[in-house]
Amino acid sequence: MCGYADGGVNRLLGTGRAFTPQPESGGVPVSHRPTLADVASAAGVSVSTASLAFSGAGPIADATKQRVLDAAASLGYSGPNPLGRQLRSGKSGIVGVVVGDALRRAFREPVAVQLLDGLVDTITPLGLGVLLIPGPTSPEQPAVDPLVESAAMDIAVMLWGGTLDDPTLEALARRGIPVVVVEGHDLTDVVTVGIDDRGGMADLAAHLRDLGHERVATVTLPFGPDRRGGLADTARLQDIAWSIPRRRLDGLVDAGVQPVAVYETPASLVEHGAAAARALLAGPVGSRPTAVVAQSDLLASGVVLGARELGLRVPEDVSVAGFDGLDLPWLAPDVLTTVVQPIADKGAAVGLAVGRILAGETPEDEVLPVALRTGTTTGPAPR
Amino acid sequence: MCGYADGGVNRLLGTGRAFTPQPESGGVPVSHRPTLADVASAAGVSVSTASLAFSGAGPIADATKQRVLDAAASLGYSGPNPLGRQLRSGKSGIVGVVVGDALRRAFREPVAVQLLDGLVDTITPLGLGVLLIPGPTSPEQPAVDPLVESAAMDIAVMLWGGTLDDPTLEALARRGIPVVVVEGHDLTDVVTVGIDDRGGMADLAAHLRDLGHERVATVTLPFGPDRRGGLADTARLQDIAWSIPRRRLDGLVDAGVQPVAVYETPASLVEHGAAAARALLAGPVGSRPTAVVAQSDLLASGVVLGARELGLRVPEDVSVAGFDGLDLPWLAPDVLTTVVQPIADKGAAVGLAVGRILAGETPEDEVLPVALRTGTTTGPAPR
DNA sequence: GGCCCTTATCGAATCGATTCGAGGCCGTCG
DNA sequence: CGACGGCCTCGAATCGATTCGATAAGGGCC
Repeated sequence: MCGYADGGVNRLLGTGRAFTPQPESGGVPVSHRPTLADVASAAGVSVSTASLAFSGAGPIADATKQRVLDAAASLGYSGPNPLGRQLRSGKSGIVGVVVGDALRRAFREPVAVQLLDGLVDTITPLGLGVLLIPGPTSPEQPAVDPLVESAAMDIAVMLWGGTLDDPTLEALARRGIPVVVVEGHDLTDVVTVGIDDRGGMADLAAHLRDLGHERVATVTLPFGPDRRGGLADTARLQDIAWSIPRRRLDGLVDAGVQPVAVYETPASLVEHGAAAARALLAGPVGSRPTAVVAQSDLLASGVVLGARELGLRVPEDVSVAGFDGLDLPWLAPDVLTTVVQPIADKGAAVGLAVGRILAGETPEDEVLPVALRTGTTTGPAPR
Repeated sequence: MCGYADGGVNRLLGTGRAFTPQPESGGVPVSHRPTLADVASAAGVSVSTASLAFSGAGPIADATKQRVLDAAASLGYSGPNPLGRQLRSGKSGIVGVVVGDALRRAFREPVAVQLLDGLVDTITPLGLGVLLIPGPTSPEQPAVDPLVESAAMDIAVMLWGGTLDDPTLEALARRGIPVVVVEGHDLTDVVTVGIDDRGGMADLAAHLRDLGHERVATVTLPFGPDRRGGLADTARLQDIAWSIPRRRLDGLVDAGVQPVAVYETPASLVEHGAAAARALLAGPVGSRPTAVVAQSDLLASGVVLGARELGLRVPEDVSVAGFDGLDLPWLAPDVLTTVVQPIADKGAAVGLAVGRILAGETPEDEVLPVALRTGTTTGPAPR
């Protein structure tokens, strides 16, 4: 209930310093790391004037400023201590970025990495830095990372959605930390940045329909934190917790494509795509799907590899399409048919929203457009 | 020279708060975010007692503690402000992790990601968090990120080496921030964690030699920040700035393998490996190398793909080996011959070193062992 | 009953910087 | 010559918590 019992944060922090302040009678350089006060007294000015020399926030004579800077140099003072500055300003300059998984998995997803890159590029000029906050490492234990409870941050960004009852989201709300959610859905008190998943997927489905495909299977992203893998029956389709697989499925249906099979994967990885291909494409030619739509490019490339393994030609025997628009060098010379999303722009949009929230504005939710890219992995339905 | 002119950090931070503190004559709940003092007065105890209720660092009666916690709950106080705590303790609980490149590139490297993951796993229980600090984005401009100059951090970790004159390393030294360098070399005042590149590569070279290979080419990681791509002549071999390509080259020679060609890549990516294969393996069978050793698995898998593109069979026509020991699902069913390094252990070792330094100890440099894994991509030299 | 020790609480100092309003000095203008 | 204004500099308050030493209350033991 309270969550205040020392959750480890104090292991290294709370022990204080064993440092004993020596009386220091003379003007001799002190033994601890110099502070602004030391610099000021060495330069023969007041602390406030010394502060001005560094911050530039106020009138100061050039000669005085130089004297302070010289004193700082001779004392080995390397600028104002960020901790003091932060307490005073009430801002830490830190953007907490919550990734939805352990890093090693979350960052195998190029989309997440590129998004993060775009975000960093945008907020660096604002003087902000990114604190990485891993999501729940084990699927069973939805505990929030201790950093969510007690790290200093001015705002948080959640990569990959999150539902309204997400414990991380709740903890952040309790702390009064504003949040930007990437690909969220139905969230209140939170700014959302996303793409037009549904429309993009509908375009892709229409493309396949126009090519004459009538038996289309689909390979989805995880439905929720339980991350199952395998064919999903009707019941399972009811409990899709995360919004991206939901919206991308809906897009298919929007274009009149009712998938003959839905294969759920535990993660967006090549190997799971290959497993899906083995499960979906093993049947005889008459009943086998003529096209497979994957909800990510990594899954799609796994499907391509799996299909080849089964001796099927792409796209002559089976068409394969993905979603994201990544570069997939190991598929060369093939080019995946996919829906290209503007990942770097999305990161920038998130960064922009972060900046505006911190500036006191309340930006609108944003939905970025996507574009169908037809490659060489889709073709007319066989016969 | 000074670097103190506001480098952007103040864009959002230094503006202070436009908040005007209302006089507040009664005991009415105040309008700003409640502080420990508010909680204390609401609970009818002193601030110090209230502090004890949260930190547990001292004797406190259960009833009192409960009263404080209740008051906190009714005021919406969600725990001590980390900024105040940090200033007092002098610790930020932040580990700055300097990646050697823009994130989107650095994190295409699975080794970096897994290492980071291992590091995070290790330091999370210590109450520490990772602040991401991108390296120089453009190769021309070796400016250090503003975060290096002025972000709060207790210690920094540099992924991927860095030389003694690295401006980032200099800036951190000036600030008095301790540093752990991954795969560094010849560095003073810094703890280094690395692997036995040279020995591992020597083992691999011996393996190829034993298979009868006499014409061995090698594909290397970037030599330095200029990141050229192409065949390296003798002159170019002199200015290898970064230590990993250097040591891995040396390892080959240690085992008596003098490479017939050295192809330098601008980054450890599949596509550069493929390009290397096209450059190295295009010649006639008599002069063509019979084996290619890449300095990373991503490069090696590019070489395999490039070789196949040229119509060469692996390993019948050409043997290919890598370094790192990654899972490469898209190479299946082939298994790359490679040198396996304990990446997660390396991350844990870095985390451990971080913890010990913060605890006041001075850990030794560490060199982790590697192991040769022979797969299906190397075989006897053709005839 | 007095003394001592333990336990609980409090007051005040401290961490390192920023910022606001006050005041000093000097030059200029009337 | 006096008043006014501009430019610098300074002192003091403040941000929000932790912690040390002092104090008081309560209980056990002789």
